[in-house]
Amino acid sequence: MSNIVSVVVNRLTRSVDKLFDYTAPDELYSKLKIGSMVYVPFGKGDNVIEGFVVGFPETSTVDSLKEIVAISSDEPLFDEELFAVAKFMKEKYFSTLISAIKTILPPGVGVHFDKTNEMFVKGVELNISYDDAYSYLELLRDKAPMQTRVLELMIQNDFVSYSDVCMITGCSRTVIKTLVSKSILIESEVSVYRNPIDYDAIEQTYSFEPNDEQKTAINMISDEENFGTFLLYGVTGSGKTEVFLQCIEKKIKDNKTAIVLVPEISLTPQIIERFVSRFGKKVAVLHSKLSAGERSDEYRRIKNGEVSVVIGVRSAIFAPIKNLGIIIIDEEHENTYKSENLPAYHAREVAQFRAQYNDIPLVLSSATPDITTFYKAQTGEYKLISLTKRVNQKNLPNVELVDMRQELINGNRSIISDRLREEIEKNLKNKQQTILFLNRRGFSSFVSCRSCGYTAKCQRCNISLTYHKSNESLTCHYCGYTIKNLKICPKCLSPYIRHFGVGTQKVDDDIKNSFPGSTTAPMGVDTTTKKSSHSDILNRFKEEKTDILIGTQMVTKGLDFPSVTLVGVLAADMGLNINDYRSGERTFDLITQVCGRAGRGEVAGRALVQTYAPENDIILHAKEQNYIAFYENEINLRQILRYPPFCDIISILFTASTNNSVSSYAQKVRNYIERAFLLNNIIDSSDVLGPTPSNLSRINNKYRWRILIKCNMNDKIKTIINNLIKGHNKTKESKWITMHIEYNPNNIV
DNA sequence: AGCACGCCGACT
DNA sequence: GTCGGCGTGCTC
Repeated sequence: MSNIVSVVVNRLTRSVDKLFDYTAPDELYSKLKIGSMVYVPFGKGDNVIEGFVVGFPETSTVDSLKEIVAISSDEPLFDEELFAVAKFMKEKYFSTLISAIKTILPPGVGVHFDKTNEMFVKGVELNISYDDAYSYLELLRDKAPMQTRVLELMIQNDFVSYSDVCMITGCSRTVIKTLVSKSILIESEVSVYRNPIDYDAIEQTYSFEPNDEQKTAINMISDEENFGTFLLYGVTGSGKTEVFLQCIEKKIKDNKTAIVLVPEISLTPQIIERFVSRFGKKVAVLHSKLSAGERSDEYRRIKNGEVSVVIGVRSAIFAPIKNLGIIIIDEEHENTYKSENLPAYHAREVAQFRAQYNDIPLVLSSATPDITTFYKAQTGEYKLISLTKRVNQKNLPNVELVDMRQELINGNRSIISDRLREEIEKNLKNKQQTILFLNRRGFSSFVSCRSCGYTAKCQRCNISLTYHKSNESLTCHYCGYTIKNLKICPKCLSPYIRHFGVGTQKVDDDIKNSFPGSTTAPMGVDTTTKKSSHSDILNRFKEEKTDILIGTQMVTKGLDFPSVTLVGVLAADMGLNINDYRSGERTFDLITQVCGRAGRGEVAGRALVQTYAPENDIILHAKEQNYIAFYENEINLRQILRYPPFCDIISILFTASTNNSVSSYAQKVRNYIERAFLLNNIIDSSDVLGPTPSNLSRINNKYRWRILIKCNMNDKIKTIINNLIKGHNKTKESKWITMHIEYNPNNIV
């Protein structure tokens, strides 16, 4: 046998997630490389579909091989390194090989022409008039009961997705296909998601001469004998960017290249400016706002070797750059580095793989590192480099805590404390601007006592219980523990125990009532549905046409308005009560970030942090901006409660249109996992929790149930999970119940 | 995703 | 016997 080629076909179903062997005529064979896109006959009808060459085996287990029809272009779309990255992601994140390959490919190239900001769901619509539909109904009745049911459904709905049709009527795809082939129905797709937020803000940096600390950092990172992962831990303004620049400069001198990841391009325009001003045309920028043409230009420059530094967001980690010498991840704790789509990769983990593959340093950088990252730096797995000196002499804003329990005692039941009201008034008088930050995520549905600050928590998981209106109960979303809703605080017996729910609009009303002359800009989900209105609001605020900006998460990062001298954090501890083991980490970051918005101009800034738990360690450490103290506290909790970095978490999410079927199916899966763990002797070192309704138990009328596994990931567990996926795809239920598996998810949702 | 194979019940 | 309806399983 000769000229055998292994091909991954471009079909997203799990059932073709394997390699297919083909032959190639000599002339074509000589052109093929790993990463070549080819066209191959596939299936009974020999339909020609796309595929990617991934290997050249000597022999094949299949005797009658079909022949490759054509090659798409002589240039392969990925090299062996990026193919290794794809295989790594398939393994680690339980995706198919083809979707891992599509992830490493630049969008807009080859097969990958999905519109980046939109997701589509496939389904069917009626293709005939209602009168015709009713006459078909008579025609099909008794003869074809399934088709009748589908048609009845379609008469009542404009659009129904494939899985929903199967779910509701209990038919298989064939029935729908038959109706489509009779032209009674027509296939269509609807957009279900639009990427909502654009940031339009600038954070300033200042140039300076490298100090001793920076020099040490540069030398350590550049030491050839010293590759591995570094954590560059430095306070804001300690000059981390200059360290990056000089490390890269050294690499470029050695003819090496660099990848720099930033959390979101629009938040960090001046970083890009600094890179461009230092390295000129050798810099390529990759982010989602590029047009298809711009992006393909950048990729061509990278592939041609015209570029020494690629700077970009998460997906820039797949830049096809040769001779990599260093990878840098700025603000490494940011959650934008974790992909939402399959494979749900974390750019840090992929970067680590590429760094190891090339034997080069990976530099993680942050003022508030991810707890797991800092832990690894403490244990020596990463090398810790600290930058302690602030290069610019700006002082951090003065942070003051306001005890909201005291406000209640004083008879103030509104969301804004008297102290904050006072300061707002002062600012209005002095014509200075104010930002009010509403921790919206925290204002959901947990239960807390307004007298003593008690919050209902699950005893086993130390996670807040979530209030469920439907059955007046409180539930832990990790283990399913449920109690009846509390009417009286079990700690202080006060009746002022209640759940919360406040939006930016309500705060806005309150401010307008209290300060009739003031101009406010509420920035909520409702007010910023149109893309433009968001940056409109920010622009008006920047031009000082509004006094007070009221917003949620979107006002925390990057905004740099010199006239803002006051930041008010409404209910800082609310984020603590989200039932996610990382809520402490998030709250700390958030308060640190939002307080940093004040006093960026000449006048010193101040921040008022309202809280029901002023004695809470996280709040106190955030007030002092003391990351180390916060870390020490948090890592202890993680160890006691066994959360990352002391274990891995696998989340298995089930989604379907009816509640009953999902929960019982999830229970079956749980039983399967437990049995498999038992057989493999891993039941003792693991914890299988659930199934429970997920935090967002119903989205788009889909019910969501979840199983969480705490374990130490190993090959045995990987095999069990992969078998579970295979098994699931063989079940009837898989047609309407989707099973989504995520390794160390960002949010437990 | 597409296609064919095979089973089943209804009708000739 | 035959045909349409429907589920299932395979694709080098």
